[in-house]
Amino acid sequence: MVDIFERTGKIAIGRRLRLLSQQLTDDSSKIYQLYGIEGFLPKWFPVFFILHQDGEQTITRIAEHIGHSQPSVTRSIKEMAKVGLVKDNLKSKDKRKNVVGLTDKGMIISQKILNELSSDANNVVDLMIAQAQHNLWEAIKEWEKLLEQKSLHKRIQEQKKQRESKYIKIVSYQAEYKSAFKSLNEQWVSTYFEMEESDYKYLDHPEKNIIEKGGKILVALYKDQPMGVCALIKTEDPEYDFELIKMAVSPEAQGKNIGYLLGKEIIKVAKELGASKLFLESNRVLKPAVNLYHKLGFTEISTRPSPYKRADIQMELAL
Amino acid sequence: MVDIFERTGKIAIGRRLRLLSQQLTDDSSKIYQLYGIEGFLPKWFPVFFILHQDGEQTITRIAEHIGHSQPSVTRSIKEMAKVGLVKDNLKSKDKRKNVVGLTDKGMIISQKILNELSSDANNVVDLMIAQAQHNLWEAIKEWEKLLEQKSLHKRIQEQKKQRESKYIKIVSYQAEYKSAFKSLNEQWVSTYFEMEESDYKYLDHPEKNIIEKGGKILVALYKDQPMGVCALIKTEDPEYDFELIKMAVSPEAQGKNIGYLLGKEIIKVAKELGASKLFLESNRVLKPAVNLYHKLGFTEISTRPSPYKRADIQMELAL
DNA sequence: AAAAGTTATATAACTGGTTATGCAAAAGTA
DNA sequence: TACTTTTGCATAACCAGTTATATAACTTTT
Repeated sequence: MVDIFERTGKIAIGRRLRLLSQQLTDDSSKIYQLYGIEGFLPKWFPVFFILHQDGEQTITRIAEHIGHSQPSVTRSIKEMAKVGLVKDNLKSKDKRKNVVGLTDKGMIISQKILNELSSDANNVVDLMIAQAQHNLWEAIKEWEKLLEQKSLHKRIQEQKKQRESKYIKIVSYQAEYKSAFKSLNEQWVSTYFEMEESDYKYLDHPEKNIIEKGGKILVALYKDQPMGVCALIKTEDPEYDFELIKMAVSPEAQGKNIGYLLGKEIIKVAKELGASKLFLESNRVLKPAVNLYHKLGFTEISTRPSPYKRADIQMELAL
Repeated sequence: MVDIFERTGKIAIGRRLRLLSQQLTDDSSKIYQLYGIEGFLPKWFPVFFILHQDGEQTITRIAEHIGHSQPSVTRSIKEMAKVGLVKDNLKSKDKRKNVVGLTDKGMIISQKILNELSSDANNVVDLMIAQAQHNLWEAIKEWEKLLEQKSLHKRIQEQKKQRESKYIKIVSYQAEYKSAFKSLNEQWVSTYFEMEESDYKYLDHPEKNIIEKGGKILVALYKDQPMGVCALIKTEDPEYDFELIKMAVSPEAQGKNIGYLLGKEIIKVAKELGASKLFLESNRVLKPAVNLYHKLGFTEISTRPSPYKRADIQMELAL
C-alpha cells in the first residue's frame, strides 16, 4: 500500500505528506483520552492554545494567529462554547467584535494539556526525530522556506522550460521556412489588428526585402517544426542600425521561452553585424510581447512617425 | 503565521505536515494547466496512474493499490467517466465487479502526464531535496516505518508513564496508611464481589495479621498520596514461602504503571526474605490484574482449595 | 437446493477544513 | 451630517477525503 509512492515517484510527495499527517492526527483523540481529557476535540487545540497564551481576543485575531480561516475559528468557538470551555460575546465597545476567552473549566483543561500532554508529545516527537536519520521537523521548516521563496508551480514551470529548450533550435532563414514566416505573423496580426501593406512587403518577399537588403531572419524550431520567427532590417534612420520586426511565436508553443531565445539570438547577430543600437515598434495591447522586449533590455522611447497604424510604443536597445 | 508552530512546539507536527501538504497540492491544478491538460482533477492522479501501469481492474483493486477507501475510488471513477477519460462496467463474468479501464483519450493524457509532468515534478522535488539540509522524502519514509513499529498513541502512553513514575514512591507500611490499605481494597472488591471474612481479617488488623506474622505490606505513593497497596503473607503450604495478597490500585491512578512497580518491589522484598516460590489467587474477571501477574512472571497452576469464594485462578512464581 | 456467509459496489452521512457572500457596525470623507 | 468604504462575523456551500450501511451477486455449508 505504501509502495504506491515508490512507484509514482516524488510527484506524489504532497499526498504522502497528507497521509502521514493523517496518521498522526488520527491518534490524537485517543491521546487526549489518555490524559482524562473528555469531550475535547483535538482540532480545537490551536484555538485553545492561543486563548491560553494570549488571553481574550476576537475571532479574526485568533484566525490570523493560528493561520486558519475565520469561519473555521467561528465554528470551533461555537463548539467549544457549547461544552463550556469558552465564553464568547464578552463586553466590547465595538459591537462587531466577538471577544472570546477561556472559562474556568477551560483554564483547568488547558493547564493539563499544556503541562502534561504537550510536554509528553514534545518529548516523543523529539525522540522519534532522534531515532530517524533525517530530521522531519527541520526538513518541513526548510520546505516551508523554499516554497515561500518560489512556489512549486514556478519551479515546475522553469523545469519544463529547461527540458523543452533542448528541443528548441534557432536557425537562419531558408526557403523552406517562407510559408511559416508568413503564417506565424499573419496569425497574430490578424487576431489583434488588420494586415497592412508593410506587412505584405516583408512577409511575401522576405529574401528580396529583408535578406538582400542586409537584414537577417531567424527561425525557432521546436522538435524540428518552425514555431517562431523574427527579423532584423536595416533602418534609414541614422540613429539606429537595425530595426527588429516580425517577431512571432505560435500560440501552441507559448510558454517554452521561444520568444526570449529568438530575441537573445537576434541581438547577438546584430552585434556581429556591427550594430550599436536597435529599434522596434509594438503595441501596448500585446503585453507579453512588450514584457519580453523589456526582459531583453529594450527601453521605451518617445514616439516617432511609424509606417504601421498599429504601433503605439517604440523601444530601443543600446548594444 | 508560521511561527504558531514554534510557539506550540512539536505537538503540532501533524498540523504542520497537513499545511505543507496542502500548499503542495494547492498548486497542482495550475501545474496540470501548464501542460495543457484541461479538465483533469489532480486528485485523480493515483487512480489514473494505476490504470495506466497495471491496466484494467476493479474498483476495490484500485482502492487497495493506492491506499484510498473504496467509495473514494468509486467517486473518482464516476467523475473520470463523465469526462471520457475512463470506461467502466467493462465485461466481466462476476456481475458484482465493475472493471474499469482507460479510454483512448485517457491513454493520450496519461502519456503526457507520465512522460512530461511526472518527470519534471520528480526533478523539481529532487532539486528541492538537494537544496535542503534535511531530506524530507527520506524523513517521511522513516516516520512511516517508525509509526508502523509503534503508534504515536503508544509512544505517548509510555512517555507519560515514565514521567509519572518520577512521582511514584514505593514505601513500607506505616500506621498512617492503615485506612488507605483498607479502602483501596474495599473499593475494588465490592465493585466486583462481596467482602468476605478473610478480607476483614487482613484489612482491619494488618499489623497483627500480616506484619507481626512475618509478612510485609508495601504502599505506592503518587505525589505523596497512597494510591496502591499490596501485601505478602507467610503461607502454611510448605510448597510456597509467601502468598501475594491485597493488591489494589486506585482507579484514579490507573495507567501509571503503579501495579507493576508494586509487584516488582514486592518480589524483590520476597527474595530478600529468602523466598524461593510465591503464590497468589485471583479471578479471571479481573483481566488487567491477571495480565499484570503474567507480566510479573507468574504462571497459572491447577486450582487448589481457597479461603476465598471469588478465587478462580491461582498462580505461582519461582524466584 | 436452501440457508448462511462473503464480496463488490453504491450511496449516505460525516469531518475538518476551505472560499464566497451578505449584513451590520464602525470609520473615513465630502 | 450624510455617503462611502472598511471591518468583523456568521452563514452557506463546497472539497477531498472518510466511515457506516444497504443491496445485489457470488460462494460455501448444511
